[in-house]
Amino acid sequence: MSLRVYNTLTKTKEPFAPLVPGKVGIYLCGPTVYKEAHIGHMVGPVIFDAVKRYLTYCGYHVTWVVNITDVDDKLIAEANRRGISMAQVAAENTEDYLKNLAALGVDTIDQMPKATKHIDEIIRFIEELIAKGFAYVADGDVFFDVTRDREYGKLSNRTTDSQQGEGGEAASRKRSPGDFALWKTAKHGEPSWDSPWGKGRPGWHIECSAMSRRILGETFDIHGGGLDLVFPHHENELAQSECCHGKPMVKYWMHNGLMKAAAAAGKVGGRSDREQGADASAADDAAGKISRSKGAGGLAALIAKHGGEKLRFFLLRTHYRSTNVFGDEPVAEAGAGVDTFLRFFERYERVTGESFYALPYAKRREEGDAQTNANSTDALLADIAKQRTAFLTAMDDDFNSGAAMAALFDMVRSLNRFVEQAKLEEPAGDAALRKTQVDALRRGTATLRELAAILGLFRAPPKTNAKADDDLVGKLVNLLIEVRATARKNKDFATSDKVRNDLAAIGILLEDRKEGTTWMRK
RNA sequence: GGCGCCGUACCCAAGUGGCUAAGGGAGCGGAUUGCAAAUCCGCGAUGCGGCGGUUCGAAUCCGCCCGGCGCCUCCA
Repeated sequence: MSLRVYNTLTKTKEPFAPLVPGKVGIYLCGPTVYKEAHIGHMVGPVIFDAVKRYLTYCGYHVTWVVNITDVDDKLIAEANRRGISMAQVAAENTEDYLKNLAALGVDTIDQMPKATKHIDEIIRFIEELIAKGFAYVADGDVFFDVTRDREYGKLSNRTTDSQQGEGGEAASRKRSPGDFALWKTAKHGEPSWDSPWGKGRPGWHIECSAMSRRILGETFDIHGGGLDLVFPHHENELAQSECCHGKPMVKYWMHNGLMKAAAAAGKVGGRSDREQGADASAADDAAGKISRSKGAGGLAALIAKHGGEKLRFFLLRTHYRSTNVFGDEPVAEAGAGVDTFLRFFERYERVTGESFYALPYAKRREEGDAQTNANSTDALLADIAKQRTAFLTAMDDDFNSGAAMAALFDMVRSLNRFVEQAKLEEPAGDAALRKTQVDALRRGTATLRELAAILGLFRAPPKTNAKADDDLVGKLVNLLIEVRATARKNKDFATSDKVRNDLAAIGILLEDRKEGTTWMRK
């Protein structure tokens, strides 16, 4: 039982062993903040948030870095279009990005370095590459010379002579088409920084090499990002860093699958677009791909509609490397699963009188191991222990959160079954027996909480389910419940059903139980 | 054209050589309920795109074919 991780570089699952025992450094490529975030930007953060939680649970001390690209051609273009500064564009969209991360429960990032705050390190890095002969200056631009790197292309498995490379007017100054810019000379009016090659700004890839080195070192454990970044971004990062340092940059390259928009899923491929020379953004729309110009807006609306927890659940129910069709219906479908858990948590509170969210639980794997036992004489706890093992086995297999989640569903069923069979929602007969049973329920539920926490799920009560007694809505609903109870007592079911149906129509669901009627918002 | 990925029940989806092919959603029976809702129990792919091959044994490996998608240009 040990962790294995799929490595894009070797295309195999490898046993996980960090460079320094007990410590793990992770660098995830974050967004270029020129427009508001879309769902695709959330995939990596949610997955790596779970990865970090799991590694921490397994006893590692993890440092997780997510960069913010706040200088770039598109940022400049957006600033010009809106007539504001590039810094202003970056600030707005960074705030939006952070807001969305928070909504999805991503709060384990240790550092979020910005490119513009590391210009000195970037320049130093470029100077080193020039000094070592891997880069050349051309008219204020600096390019990386891909022909000097014998291993260039090893991550994405392609050869330098097959590269078309970045186009534009700068292309004429390159020695080879595949060469890429480390430093771009500034045109009039563009944001710029002083450098040995004149005023300019960093190219796209160099910031990650420079910032990861400063924070995590020349070689670090895990580098992540979307599959679309494998080439050219990560290939180029890898080339820069390994040529500069003469050693591996990253031990494990992890790439997550991309999201597709539900409405347009399954249409035109990239190839034909290219041959037809179609406008890039139009082609993206047709392909149903979620990206910058498209997709924006969908995220905020979906968070508002379903809540961050359900979105997070949706992202973690499939394997991180698979592509996913994203849309209102798929999220709602996943959300139905979330409701099953939330209902159990309410049931748990009715039975034990304490909140699920207040339950103490094991924060470390060994701690949890000590608290569970598959050979327990208690049938419930034996089942829970087996399900916990299934969960951890799945996570050990390249963070298979989808398979792990199946164990969570099994657990909640076991727990519900136990409550029914032990009749824990009915008046207690044998007080001593009930105490034993409630204790077993509490221990089993604590294990569920322990595992859910690894995925960052169910850490706090959902806001939409708030129904405080002093809330006006709560008072009114309780009044209606009382009226309805009287009607039911008098067998006036026409009235009682009208109350229930009409409340359901405005989004309030009543459920009759032995101890009384409960309600929840839909 | 180059480099890759995928095709599992009505839908989503795990499983990548060997117990009865996870789990979720929807559906259908049953328990429960005044009726519901929720929950529990049960049912649901003799089959994993198609055809061959390797093997004692394949959804899992190999070949071909069909279909879908990604990257090769900015992209999480």
